[in-house]
Amino acid sequence: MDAVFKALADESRRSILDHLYNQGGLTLGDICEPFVESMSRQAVMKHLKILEEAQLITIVWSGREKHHYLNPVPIHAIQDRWIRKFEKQRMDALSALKHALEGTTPKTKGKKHGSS
Amino acid sequence: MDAVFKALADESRRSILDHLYNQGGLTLGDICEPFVESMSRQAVMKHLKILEEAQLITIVWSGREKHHYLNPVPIHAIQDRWIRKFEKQRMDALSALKHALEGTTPKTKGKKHGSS
DNA sequence: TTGACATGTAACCATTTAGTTGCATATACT
DNA sequence: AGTATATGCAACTAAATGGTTACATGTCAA
Repeated sequence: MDAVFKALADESRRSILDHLYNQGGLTLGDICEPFVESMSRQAVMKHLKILEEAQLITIVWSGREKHHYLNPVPIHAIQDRWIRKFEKQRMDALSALKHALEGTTPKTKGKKHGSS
Repeated sequence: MDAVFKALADESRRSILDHLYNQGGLTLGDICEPFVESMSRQAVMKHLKILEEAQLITIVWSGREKHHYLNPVPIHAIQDRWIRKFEKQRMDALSALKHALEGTTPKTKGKKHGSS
């Protein structure tokens, strides 16, 4: 989980994921193309390694060519196990903040959500 | 957007957000409590500054006390502008990968999604 | 078999990050 | 007024990060 958040923290890596979203099965060389002017092949490799370790991409070898596929599962997991929670209470949180800004209640009292 | 991803990349910061989710309006001191064994107050302050700059939290001053509120809007934005996209094509991507693993098609042909 | 091509590994470097300690300032309480 | 409390700021440090260059390996094709 932490590995996924860390992997997504970098704009270049998010951009790589975008490219693999647009077209699956790209080789390392293919992935490098859009970054030729901005980054070396080795730099891209490092990013791919991080994405792979976070299981955000899957590698399929075919001879000397390494094909990369987006694996949407970890993104789904984050959506499901992390974002959903905040999403669910979105209105709650916003209204609590509103009250605070109005000086009505400095703290949200008696409304602990509990971690179970 | 990048600031939000960067802010969420750190476990301590995600933990702080969790605490603010459970109870809004916590002061700096309150937020420090769970971390008293692991981190100094100044370290927590730095995390809060990063969270604030990413607009993930909102500050409300009351005298000398600084109250913190979760702002779920940026998380919602990420869900909406970033994760949704991958979520939508989840099955597509997975089946493309499956085909690749079976050696059926090395690349996803004629299926570019286009960025518009 | 030889050369070109696709990828890998290693050593190094600059910057950022996450933390520290020490000191300063502002507000509340008695 | 004087003291305790709540927060802020600055300087410093160690480790992680994102990048580089140089060299190595493995596979395809003439």
